[in-house]
Amino acid sequence: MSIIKEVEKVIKECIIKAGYDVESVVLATSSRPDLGEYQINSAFDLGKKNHCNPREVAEKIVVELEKNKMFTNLNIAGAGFINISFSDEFYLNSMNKLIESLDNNIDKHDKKRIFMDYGGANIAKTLHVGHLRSADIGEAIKRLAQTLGYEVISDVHFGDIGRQSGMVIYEMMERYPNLVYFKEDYQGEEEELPITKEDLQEIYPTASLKAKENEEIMAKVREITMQIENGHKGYCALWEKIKKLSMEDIKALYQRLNTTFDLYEGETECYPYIPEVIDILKEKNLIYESEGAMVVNVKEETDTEPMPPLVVLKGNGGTVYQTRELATLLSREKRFQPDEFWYFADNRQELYFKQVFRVAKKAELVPASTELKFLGFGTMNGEDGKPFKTRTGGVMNLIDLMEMVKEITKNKINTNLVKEEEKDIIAEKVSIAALKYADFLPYRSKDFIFDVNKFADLDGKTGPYLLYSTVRMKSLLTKSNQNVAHIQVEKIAGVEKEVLRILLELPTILDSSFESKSLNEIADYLYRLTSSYNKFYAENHILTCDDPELKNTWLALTKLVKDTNLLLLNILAIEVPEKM
RNA sequence: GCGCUCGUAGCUCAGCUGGAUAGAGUGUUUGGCUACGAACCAAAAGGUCAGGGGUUCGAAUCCCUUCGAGCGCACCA
Repeated sequence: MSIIKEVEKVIKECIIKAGYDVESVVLATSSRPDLGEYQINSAFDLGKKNHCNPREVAEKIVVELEKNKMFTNLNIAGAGFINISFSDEFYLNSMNKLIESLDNNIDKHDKKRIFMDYGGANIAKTLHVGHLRSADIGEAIKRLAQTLGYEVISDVHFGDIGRQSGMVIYEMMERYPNLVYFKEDYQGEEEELPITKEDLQEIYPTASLKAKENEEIMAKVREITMQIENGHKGYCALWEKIKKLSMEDIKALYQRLNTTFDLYEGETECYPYIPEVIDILKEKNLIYESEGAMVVNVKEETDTEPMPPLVVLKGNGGTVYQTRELATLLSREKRFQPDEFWYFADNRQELYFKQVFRVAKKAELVPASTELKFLGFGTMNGEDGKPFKTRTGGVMNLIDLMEMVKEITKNKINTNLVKEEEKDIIAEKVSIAALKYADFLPYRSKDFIFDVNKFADLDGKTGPYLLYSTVRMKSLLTKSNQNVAHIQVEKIAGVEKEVLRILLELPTILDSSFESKSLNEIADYLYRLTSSYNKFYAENHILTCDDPELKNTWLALTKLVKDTNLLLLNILAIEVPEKM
C-alpha cells in the first residue's frame, strides 16, 4: 500500500477510536499552508451525520491523532477543520521508501480484464486532427490501466466499410479501367496495385469531390458500395488490396503517436456473427418490423430523453453501424470474455451507444455482470466554437499538423549538444510531446478550442517543458557520477519538502485519473512536480554541494522526480529524448 | 418541439461526490545566465466564477429560473 493510503488508514483508525463510524478518509494538502501541511475535513460530515457540533468531533479526533508521533502541529480551525503536519522522521522514512522502489508509490487494483475500443480510423481516408484525441486518450488510459494492474485488450476498430469503399473503387475504375479486378468474368486473379499509399491519400478526396458535384457519379458510387457489401468478387478483392495498403499507412502513423493495438480489426470482421445476432434477437422476441425496418425497442420508463428504437436491419435488409457494433461485441465476448468493455468515441455518439448497450444487455450478448462503458471525448472546435475547419473549409490533416509542429521544434534544438543527424529524431519526439500534452490538458469530455499556436507552443506548461526538465535531470545525475543511497540527513526542509509532498500525492492522482478516465490530472500533476523541482534546482547548486549527506539527498530527490516523470510520461505515451 | 452538455482572468484551460483567501499557462510589465542545460527561475498587475433566486455553519461546485453557446433525437458512421 502506498504511503499516503497507509496514512489515511491510520487516520481512519483514529477516527473510529474517537467513536465515529467512517468509511474513508481523505488527507488533502492544505489550502491554508500557514495553518498546516495537510487538512482533514471529516469532522463536518461526521457532525452532520451524528447531529453534533463538528468542532466537538474534531476535538475528539485530534485527541486520538495526538497519540501518534507521526503527526505534529495538530490544530483545529474555523468550524472544524483539522490541520495536520508530519514529523521530520515521517518525511525521511517516506523518502527512503520511495528510494527503495517507486512501486511503493503505486496502489495496484484488483485484476480485471478490460476490452478497449479506440482509434477508429477509416480505411482509405486520411486521419485528421479529430483522430488525435481518440488515439492519445485511448492509449494513455490503456497504459494507466496496465500500470494499475489491469489486463487490457485493445482494438483499433477500423472503419473498413461504407461509402468510402465505393468512392475509392469508382475512382480506381476511372483511372485504371483495365485492372483485372474490373473484368466481367473475374475469377480471383491477383494483380499488383498500380498506386502507392501517397496516391491513396488523394484518391478518396478526389472521388468525394466529384461525387458531390455530380449526381450521376454519386449514384454509381452508391451502386458500387452496395455491390461490395453484397460480395462482388472483383470489387471486394480490390478493396482488400487497398485496405491492406491503407492499414499499413495508418498503422505507421499511429506508431508515430506511440499508439499501438493488440488487434487491428475492421468493422467487416464481425460479418460472420451478424446472422447469430439476428437469430438471438428473434429468439428473444426483441426484434420487430417498424416502418419497413427491423428494430429493437430500447425505451425505458425512466428515460427523460428521446429514445427511438434501434434499427438493426434496414428496409432493404442491409446492416447499419449499430448492427455491426452488436456483432462485433458478440465476437469479442466469445473470444475474450472481458469484465468490462470501454468505448472511446466522440460525445455525439453517446445516444447510439446507449441504445446499443441496452440491446446487448436485453439480448444477453454479454453477461449481465459485464460493464459496458461509453467514454466520450469533446470535440475540437475552431475559434468560432464550431468543429474545427481549416481556412479553406476542410478538416486539417493530422500529418500536416505533426509536420508543422516538428518544423517549429527543429529550429529550437540546441545545436551545441545535438548532432545534425540526430536533429530529426529529436524534433519528432519533442513535437509529439507538444501535441499530446496539449491534448491531455483539457478534461476528456469537454469540447475545447483547437488553436494551432497552442499545440505548437514549446514554453510554459507544455510537453517540451517536461521533456527539457527531465533531460536536464538525467544529465545532472550522469554528471554527478554517483549512485544515490538511502538518505541520512536530519530533516528535509524548504522546497525539497514541497517536492517530496507532491511525490507522495502520486497514488491519489493515479486513482482519480483512472476513475474519471481523463488525463488532465496526470498532465497537471507532471507540471506541478516538475515545476517545483525546477524551483529547487534554481535555488541550489547540487553538484558543488560540499555536505556529502545533503548532496546525496538532493541527488536522490532528483532521481525520484526523474523516475516519476518517466513513469508518467510513459503512461501518456510520450517519449523522452537523451538530449534536446 | 423533446433532451443532453457547457458558460470561471484579455486568450486557452484546471478546480465541480459542497470546505478556509477561486488556480495554472499564455499575453502585458519587471528582475535574474563568469556555478550542474535560461525550452529555465523569480515578481507585479489581471475575477460580480453569465444574470437572478434557493438549500446551509459554508456554494464556482447542489436545486430552480432567465439569457447565451454547442450537440443529439430510427434505416449515415
